[in-house]
Amino acid sequence: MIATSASTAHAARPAPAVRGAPAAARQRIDRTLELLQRVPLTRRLLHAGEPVFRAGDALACLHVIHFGCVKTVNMSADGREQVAGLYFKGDWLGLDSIAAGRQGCDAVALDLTEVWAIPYAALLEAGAGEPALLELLHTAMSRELSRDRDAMLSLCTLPADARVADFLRGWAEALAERGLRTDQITIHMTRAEIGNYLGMKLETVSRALSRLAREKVIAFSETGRRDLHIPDVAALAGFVQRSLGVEAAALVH
Amino acid sequence: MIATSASTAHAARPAPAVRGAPAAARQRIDRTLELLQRVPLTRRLLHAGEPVFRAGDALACLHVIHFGCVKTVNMSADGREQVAGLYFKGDWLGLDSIAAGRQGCDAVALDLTEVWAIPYAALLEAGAGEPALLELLHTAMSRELSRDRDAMLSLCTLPADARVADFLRGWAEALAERGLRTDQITIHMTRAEIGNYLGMKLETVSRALSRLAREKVIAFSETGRRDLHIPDVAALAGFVQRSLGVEAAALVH
DNA sequence: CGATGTGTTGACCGGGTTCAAACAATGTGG
DNA sequence: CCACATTGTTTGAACCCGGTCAACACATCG
Repeated sequence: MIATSASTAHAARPAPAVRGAPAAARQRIDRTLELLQRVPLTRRLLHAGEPVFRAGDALACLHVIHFGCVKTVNMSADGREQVAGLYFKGDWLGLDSIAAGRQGCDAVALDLTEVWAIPYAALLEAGAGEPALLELLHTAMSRELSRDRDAMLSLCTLPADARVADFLRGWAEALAERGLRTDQITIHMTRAEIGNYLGMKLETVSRALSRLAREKVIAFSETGRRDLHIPDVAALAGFVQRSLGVEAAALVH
Repeated sequence: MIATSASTAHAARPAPAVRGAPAAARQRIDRTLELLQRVPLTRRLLHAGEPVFRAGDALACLHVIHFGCVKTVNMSADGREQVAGLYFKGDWLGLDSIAAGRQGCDAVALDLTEVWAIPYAALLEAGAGEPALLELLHTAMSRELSRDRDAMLSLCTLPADARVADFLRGWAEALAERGLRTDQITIHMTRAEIGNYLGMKLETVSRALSRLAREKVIAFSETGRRDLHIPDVAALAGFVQRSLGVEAAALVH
């Protein structure tokens, strides 16, 4: 099965208007991929469902996504597991495994994806002569820490519906930063996976999406329940605000 | 107010028996503080409640804790806020701000704390000549990514009681890694702060602690409700397992 | 001493889970 | 090409964990 959707593959047309923060992000991503050309790397093409690496693998290479999208799955010793992160073009995979020297998560392609495998040792070596490479690595790790933090904030402070809306907003934002269209997106995940990622059950995700559609914040595509139409990304943020607006209003004694 | 408890301050006596993973962690922490002596750093002594830095501050220095303990507080644009992380001796603060160049969180001392302020530029410079220093930084960032991931897993997969138990286990583990006693610990946080960190309300934290005490997994000190007696850290992990054991048992049709 | 902040506990309520049924999409083999 | 199995999605109804509201205990402090 080759699922090359317009939303995440390399062939997508650029978004009509790119400006401000998304443009800066786009530059950063392009610069990342450009700088990495100087490092010996191996390109790997993965189809949806294929693993980039598995938890426990020795850390030989870090991976940077050239195109496509990848999820990481974290698992505890007692068998609880969770989708821990989603990654797109320009994102690094395996940064959390540098300390332990072994991968802590499974990484699985969600779509047709090309990753660049970069030997960690070679990267450090090249980084000694080219500080910009190291800065790249530090920035990537730092950004992921910020991202994780914001994810935790959403988990802890938003009700289920708003969490789903915020998830879609984040996905659309990631696409916008990469110059892809955000009005028609494909979530390459089942309801169960989304729910697992957001800390809720699949039925709750389904109901939340239905509610968002009922309120015209999103619309289901005629082609299937996986393809979503997002007329206005800002409206998703607005929905989140309204969700806690009613709570905030209740707090104003 | 000077709250120098035996649990987190530098004067605490070493734990009776240190072996295995905790010992390795202890070496890593000692080595961190030792290597950093070669970098120009400024020592700052902070009392409980005083900020190490605030969100929005320009990133000039990274901070490493020499003794004491610190919380970071993340805040969204719309005012939702959350305790994002807890840090002890040897931990780095501000790693998430390297990308943006500004602090993304408030960092506040929870106890009498000494931090070493290390100019980021100087660290990179020193790192060029001493790769071990860079490795130190990478390891610190990588470990924090892993830690955040595990925190998210707990948030998403554990019921409230188990989350509190796991929180205490994690705190005790952090102390054990630093050679401090874990049988008598002081949580320098209110129930509200703990709840905020764990994604639940203060009443739920209070009830969870009461239940843990009722089941003899912990005991309240006679000196106050902030000081806890943990007879057996493994029993906390056991409680977590039992919490989802009943669920797991229900799943075995 | 009252005042304020913190912790505990009870009673009630509601958002999200659980259980269940039906439907849609996709694939498989005859 | 269709019968059939499999997997994913939607929706309803009942239940329950954790939130909300409230009362009280207990510190510390001016």
